Amino acid sequence: MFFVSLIPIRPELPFGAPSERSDAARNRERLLHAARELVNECGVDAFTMDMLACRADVGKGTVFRRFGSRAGLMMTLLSDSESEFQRQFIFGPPPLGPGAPPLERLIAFGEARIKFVEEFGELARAASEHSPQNRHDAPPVVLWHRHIEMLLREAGLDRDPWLLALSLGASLDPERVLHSLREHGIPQERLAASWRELVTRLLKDG
Amino acid sequence: MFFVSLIPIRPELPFGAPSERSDAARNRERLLHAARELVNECGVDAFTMDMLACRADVGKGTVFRRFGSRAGLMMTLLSDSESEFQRQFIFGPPPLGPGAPPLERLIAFGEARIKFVEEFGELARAASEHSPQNRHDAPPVVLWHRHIEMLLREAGLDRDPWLLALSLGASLDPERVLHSLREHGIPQERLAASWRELVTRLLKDG
DNA sequence: GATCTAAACGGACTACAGTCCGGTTAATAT
DNA sequence: ATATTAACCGGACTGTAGTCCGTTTAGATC
Repeated sequence: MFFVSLIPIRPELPFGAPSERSDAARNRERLLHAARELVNECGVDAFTMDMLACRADVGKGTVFRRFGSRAGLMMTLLSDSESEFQRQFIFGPPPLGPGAPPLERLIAFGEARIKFVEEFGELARAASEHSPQNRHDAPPVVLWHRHIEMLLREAGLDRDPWLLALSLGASLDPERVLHSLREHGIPQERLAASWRELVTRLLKDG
Repeated sequence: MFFVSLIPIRPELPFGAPSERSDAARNRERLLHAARELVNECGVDAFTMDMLACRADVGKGTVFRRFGSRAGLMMTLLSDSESEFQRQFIFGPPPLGPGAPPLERLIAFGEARIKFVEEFGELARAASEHSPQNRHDAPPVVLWHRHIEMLLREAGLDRDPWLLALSLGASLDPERVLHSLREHGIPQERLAASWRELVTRLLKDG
C-alpha cells in the first residue's frame, strides 16, 4: 500500500517561497484571466502566445517567464480540473475512489478519464504537445499511471505491472481519445465499453 | 478473411501518372540523398528543412512542393523500411506472417514492432509529429491497426475488435516505445515481455 | 526618504515550418 | 527551329514559439 498525496500540477514557488512580488502576482492574474477569455473566444488551437501578451497588456517575455511555454500555460489552465479529477479517484466515493474491488475501480477510472477528455481534451492535448516529456512524465500523468499500477497489483497482476499500466494508460491518452471522439465520431459510451472489455478480460482470474 | 494489399506509404503521382518532369525527378533524388546524409550527420531532431534546401542546393519551395511538410519527408524516408515491415507480417514466414495461431502472431507482431522502433523510431516519431492525422490515420498505421483487428477476430474476440485493436496499437506507438527505451532505459526485451503478457491474458479463453 | 538589488519587465530578435507568386524551363505541338 | 504552356523553381515573406538583454521597479535596509 502506498502513501499518495495530491501532486500540484504546476508547483508555484519551489520550496522556501520567497513570496511573489506584487507586480508579478498582478500580472499572473491578468494573464490567466486573459488566457481563459481567449481560449473561450477562439478555442485552444487558434490561441497564440502573442494574442495573450497583447490581450493581457504585458510583454511577451513576461508570458514566457511565467509559464515557460505554451504547454506550460495549458497545464496551468488545466490544473484545477486535473486536481479535482485526482481528488475523485484518490479520495472520492467508490467505485472510482477507494472501497470498490480493483476491477470496478479500473472500469470507473477509464470512464471518468474519457469524460474528462471529452470536456478538457483540447487543453490536455495542447498541454503535452511538442514535448514527449510533458506527455509522459508530467506529474498528473505519472500519478494516474501509478494509480492504475496499484489497482493492477491489488488485482493480483504481478508481472511487471508498471509497464502494463503504461500500456493501459496509452489507450486513455488525450490525443488518442480525442481523435476517436472527434475524428472518427465514436461515442463516449463505446469507448468506455471497449475499455471495460479490455480491463475485464485482463483481470479475469488473477 | 480480407484481401490486403501493400499500401504505398507515399503514393507518388496520384493516379493517371502524367510522368514526372526530368528536372523534378533530378531534384527529388538530390533531396532524398541530401536528406539521408543530413539525418545521418546530425540526427532527426536537429534536422531542418532549411538545411535540406541548402544542402540539396534547391529552393525551399521545391522542398515543400515535393514533400508537403517535414512529416511528409520523414514518411518518405521511412517508406522502404515500413514496406519491408509490412511485407513481413503480411507475407513473411510465421509466426509473424500467416500460418501461426493468432496469439503467436500477435506476440511476434509486437516484438517486431518494438525492434522496428528501436531502429527507426526517431524517423517514425518525426513522421507523425505536429499532426494527429498523421499519427493515427497514416496508411501504414491504418494497415497494422487492421492487422491487429484481424488477429483479434481470428482469436474469437468479437466485442468491438476495431477499438480493442486501437488500444493495443496505442501501446506500440513509436513515441511511447521510444520514450520507454530511451528516457526510462527499459530494455527492448522487457517491453516485448510486457506486450506478450498483455496479449496473452487478453486472448486467454476466447 | 534615500539607496540598493534581485526580481520582473518588455519587446526586439532568432529559428523554424510553411506559403506565395513572379520568373524559368522541360516537353510537346507546329 | 520556334512557339506554347503547364509544371516547376527559388527565395522572399508570414506566423508562431521561444530567447535575450538592457531597463524598470518592488520591497528591504539604513
